[in-house]
Amino acid sequence: MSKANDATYAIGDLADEFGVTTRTLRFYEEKGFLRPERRGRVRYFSQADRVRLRLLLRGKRLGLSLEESAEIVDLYQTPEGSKRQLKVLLAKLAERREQLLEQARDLEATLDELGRVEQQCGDALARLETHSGTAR
Amino acid sequence: MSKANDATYAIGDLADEFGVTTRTLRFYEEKGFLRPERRGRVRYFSQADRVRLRLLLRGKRLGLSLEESAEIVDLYQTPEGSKRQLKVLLAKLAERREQLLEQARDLEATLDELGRVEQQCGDALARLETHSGTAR
DNA sequence: ATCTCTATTTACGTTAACGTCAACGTAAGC
DNA sequence: GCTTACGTTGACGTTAACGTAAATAGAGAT
Repeated sequence: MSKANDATYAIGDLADEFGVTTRTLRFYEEKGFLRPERRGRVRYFSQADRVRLRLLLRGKRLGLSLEESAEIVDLYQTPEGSKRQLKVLLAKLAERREQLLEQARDLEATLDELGRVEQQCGDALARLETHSGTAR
Repeated sequence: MSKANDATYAIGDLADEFGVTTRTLRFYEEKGFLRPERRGRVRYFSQADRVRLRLLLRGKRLGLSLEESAEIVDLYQTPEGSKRQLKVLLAKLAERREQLLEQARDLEATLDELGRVEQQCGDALARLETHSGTAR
């Protein structure tokens, strides 16, 4: 048996998997958002890097900047800190939650309006098809 | 009695109300996202402009680009078009809905993880406070 | 040995969404 | 008539998040 779960990923493979370019991954490393291992000059991405990347991209899809995404991801690594640290962390978490909840409200409102327009639109279409026969 | 509801807004007032700068509003006009009335060179924003702005900013909070936000807002103005137009519009609406629903899933996932971390964090804090007494 | 892939670094280019002057007009209040 | 407040049009500056091109290196296949 081999040494369990220490698979690494080449930069190209990871890029393909997540639908980003290699430039993106290098950029993320340059900015410190990812820290792939280096053998020589070549990068090797671990499972942890892969998870981090997934979370970063999820943050991006929510409209966060990379820095904000990274901050959230870092929150996940509770460093088992002191009492004060824990309280700071909890505060940050609450803040993030508030922000995300507001976003959820915005999202719901937008979906509502889309639904309304969709409804009107469907009605109008139905009227047209009823009145003027079944034009193809 | 006066002529009902034709109130307009000065650029500064509108900026203050929405927490943006006047530069932003001028930029939005320059890009065609807003079309305030002009008396001389001075801009006067109508209620419609105000609503549009609100929707644009909501789109931004969802992480959309201004162009995307504007596109969505434009969808709201169903132009009572032809059968073909209506179908195109319905398709676009469905597409937007899909995108927003994916975002909702991302949001939920993120909130879940935040919750989990919050939980752990709270537990850790509780343990600390139980074991080492009630340090201020 | 040469070709082909994938990788690397360096560095300049690009787009969106404004910020930040500068220089000026205008209406209100004193 | 002067100040103060708010408006205007350029026009250049800035930041984030990569794109793109050039020159180079190592590893495998033929």
